[in-house]
Amino acid sequence: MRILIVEDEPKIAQSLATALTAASYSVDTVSDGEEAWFRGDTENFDLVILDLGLPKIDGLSVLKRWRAEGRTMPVLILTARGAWMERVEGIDAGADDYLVKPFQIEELIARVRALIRRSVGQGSALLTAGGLTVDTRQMRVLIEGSPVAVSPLEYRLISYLIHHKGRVVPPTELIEHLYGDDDARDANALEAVVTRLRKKLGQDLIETRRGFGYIVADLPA
Amino acid sequence: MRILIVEDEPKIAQSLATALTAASYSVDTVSDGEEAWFRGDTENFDLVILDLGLPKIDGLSVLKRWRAEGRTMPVLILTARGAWMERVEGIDAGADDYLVKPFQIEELIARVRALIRRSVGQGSALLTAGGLTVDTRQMRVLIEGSPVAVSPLEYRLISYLIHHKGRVVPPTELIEHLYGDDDARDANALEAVVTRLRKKLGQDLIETRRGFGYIVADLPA
DNA sequence: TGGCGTCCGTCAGCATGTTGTCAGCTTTGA
DNA sequence: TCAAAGCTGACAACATGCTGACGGACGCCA
Repeated sequence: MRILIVEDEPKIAQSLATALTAASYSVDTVSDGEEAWFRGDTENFDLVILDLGLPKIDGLSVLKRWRAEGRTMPVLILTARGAWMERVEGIDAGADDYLVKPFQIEELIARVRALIRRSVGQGSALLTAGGLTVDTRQMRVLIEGSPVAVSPLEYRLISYLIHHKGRVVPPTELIEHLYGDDDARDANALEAVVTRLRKKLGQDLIETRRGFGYIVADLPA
Repeated sequence: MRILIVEDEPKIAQSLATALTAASYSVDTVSDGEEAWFRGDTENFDLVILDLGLPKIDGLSVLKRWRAEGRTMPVLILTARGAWMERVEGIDAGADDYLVKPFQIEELIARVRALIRRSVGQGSALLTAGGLTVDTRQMRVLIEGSPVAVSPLEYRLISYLIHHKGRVVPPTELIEHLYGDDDARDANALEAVVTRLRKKLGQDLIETRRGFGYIVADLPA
């Protein structure tokens, strides 16, 4: 799960990043609104933590723009002090939750977990393509209705692909999703995972488009 | 990828053109709003870089007219100083991104890359001309509805041509698009690719305009 | 603490696909 | 008719992706 932290105060950003990384999220950090808008627009994050007081463009405007453009990832707003108006505006602008500074890190992690759980659960819990089913609630993979044991990494890979079924997903994007771009892995690591997955799921579910990436066909169940 | 630069300050226009050419885009430059409007209306650009302060017609008006006429190419606005109002108006008028002068060339290139990536991703997934269809989501080529296996380079070639259907594309532009001018290739390399493609797609889809380039006719499907 | 199993990145080797080059050919237009 | 432009089949070098083997890291349990 990738999280974007938008926070101009380096100390706060740093401590958030540390805590979330420890909670095994993959974290990117930006410090101004313009950059935030840009990154949120061009990359796929599973959650954004958004401070409102930012250089260049303020947080609320960034959020409004994302929503106007149809970006739907959950956004958790950080408001300074208990400024009630800000909270209301934030919710109006499309925020999913907010947290008042100063806050306990544990509290933040809990909210993050809840938001991600909610957004994952929001889409139907069952993703299917052909004979393959991914149950996102139980984190299980089924072939023709019977469960197949897959490792965590394998699960994240197949669930990402099936989430984007019918579209060729470039290896760079997969690597980014699986590992985050901090500790980049060799393309071969990905290939190895694909091989192991195919062995468990059947050869033809994940197709290779040589030179472009992988795709799970958008077949009716 | 073709980029139109609209900038009345020759020095800036020049340095943009140089940098973008180096980044292997094919660049056209105009210096007033009237000319910009005309070119953007009659030719296919993959991106427009638009300065707001222009002779004859100002940038915002040009942009609004394009949008009113249904032109959808991404537009990156250059605003002088951090004039907030200009930014807001620009976004309202249909700009996709903006950059405040003075800026780093690297920053600009990054934005350009992201905008083009985004627009390729969202543009309608199916490009058609006659019996030919290019599915940009699945990265597949179909003839009369049935898939044809093409190599990555072949795919990029036909998808570029069909993207610019109805227009003669000079070989230099194709070579630039396929290879970037870092490692330039012989014109013959391109001819070889065209030959292989024609063998797979049918002889008459890609027409040669001797002395000028290649064209895919703009036929109804 | 030590033994065991799982997970997963790395490596090397392999198969196959891809593509530039070359040489000779055909077409075109003046 | 001639030269330039473009086409094409063959080929070899290269790139891409797949896979089995290996071993380090980690968690689990006694």
